[in-house]
Amino acid sequence: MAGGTLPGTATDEAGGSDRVVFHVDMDCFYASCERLRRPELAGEPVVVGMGYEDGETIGAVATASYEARAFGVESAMPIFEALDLLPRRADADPEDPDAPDPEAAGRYLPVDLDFYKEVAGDVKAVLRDCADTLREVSVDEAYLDVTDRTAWDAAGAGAAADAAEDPPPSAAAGPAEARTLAEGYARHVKERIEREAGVPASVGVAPNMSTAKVASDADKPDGLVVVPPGSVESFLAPLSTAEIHGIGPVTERTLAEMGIETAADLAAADPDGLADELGERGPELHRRARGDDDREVTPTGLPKSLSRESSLSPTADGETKRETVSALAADVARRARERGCLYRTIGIKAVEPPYDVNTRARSLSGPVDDPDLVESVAFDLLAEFADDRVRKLGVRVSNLDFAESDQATLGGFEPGDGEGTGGGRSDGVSDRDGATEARSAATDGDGGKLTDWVGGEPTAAASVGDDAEESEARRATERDDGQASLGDWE
DNA sequence: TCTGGGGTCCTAGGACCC
DNA sequence: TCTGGGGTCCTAGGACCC
Repeated sequence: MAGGTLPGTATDEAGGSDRVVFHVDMDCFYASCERLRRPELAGEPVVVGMGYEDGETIGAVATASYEARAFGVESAMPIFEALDLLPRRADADPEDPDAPDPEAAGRYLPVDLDFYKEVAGDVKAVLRDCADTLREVSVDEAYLDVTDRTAWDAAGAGAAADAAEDPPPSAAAGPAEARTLAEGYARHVKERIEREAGVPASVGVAPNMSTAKVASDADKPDGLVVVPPGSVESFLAPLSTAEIHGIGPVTERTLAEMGIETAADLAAADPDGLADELGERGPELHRRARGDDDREVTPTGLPKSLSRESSLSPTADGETKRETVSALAADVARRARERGCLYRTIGIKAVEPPYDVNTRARSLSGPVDDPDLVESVAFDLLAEFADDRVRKLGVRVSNLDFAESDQATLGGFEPGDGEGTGGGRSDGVSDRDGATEARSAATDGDGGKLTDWVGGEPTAAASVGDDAEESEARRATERDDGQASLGDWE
């Protein structure tokens, strides 16, 4: 696939090899949001803490502004540690000789996710408007395929193909020699975000996702880095392996032991040797290091799991643990219901000091929406850790099933073919007869029977199975009113 | 002073089926 | 009499991401 590209021409896009992909990454997003509503924070070191309350020392750094980073404060750092590096501004009392210098003190704020989501909504509106395809990765990050909106042609009069065309107005702003149309468009997007959402972003522009991702990171904050198709390898080559998306501390160490320190090293390494050390991921990372990534930008899909967890001061107390799990279970079940999804697997997480993560899960015979069942299964699974001290507990539901919403057509597939393969899955836009389909899916419950038979046999699951059956009846009725669900798909 | 909380994907091993 | 082989589902844990 990669072979046929003719250098210098702009007409080879048919195979998709010269796509234009943007990666948009908001700069210290939470801190930027706080500045948006509190302009006096501009230029100040700002630390937004998770699990942090005003005046406390617990929690961790969710986001630090660049001014705070200059003091060494980093993301995920415990608040008490950040406070060592950068005292709290509120503690900087000019009357107190022992108080920190106000000039070297920061503002510490608790996370306010609801507000950040509002701002993210404004950002998202711009992105949606600017992209052919938009993939939101998180509240502050997204990929855009903009191939049909712009091009790699030189801006201005460069490309012969443009002879009959007027230069696009957006490119007219500055000296346009080595500039591409893509760069001009990226600048436009960036400026629109700043203007319409009020927060700064960094943008990476490249012919594929993994390179765009690295590019957006290369000149933060307020960056705009453009990597045209011919420059991908040379752009990546000098970077350390850790800068490649998908390489974390463990893989970085493994690679270092193989003598691989840079993307160039990785690009030159033997894919088979990498596969031996890293499994399937080896060759994949090798491709990324060479800028070879043909993943398409696909819209964000439905979630695969929903979970909630919270930390405790380490305790073995049964009542505390059950109360915590009960609250987490209720919250997870509520969110699942809000999103109109059923779940077939319920699990817990129990973290024992110092940091031993245990997970347990149980699958039901069929998908349910049943908060009581989430709690009782979670309690059941928790029993194994009855005597253990835990420092964190979590509850998760997975094996999610959104079929009862507009995707009811999926229920029309033969029971048991389980795959629900991509083909016709156009996110519900298509099915006019959703209600009918859903009802038949629910009532001709043969699908349920088949799964029952597979999963529901073991006698150990008897009580669960009973509950599950009840719930299935319940769910059959809920399906009819469950149509609201797609609404929160923003 | 415990590294917060929400996710995704991959792998290995076991159970079970044909 | 040899373990034989393929396939799926489930669970648990690990690595990684923001």
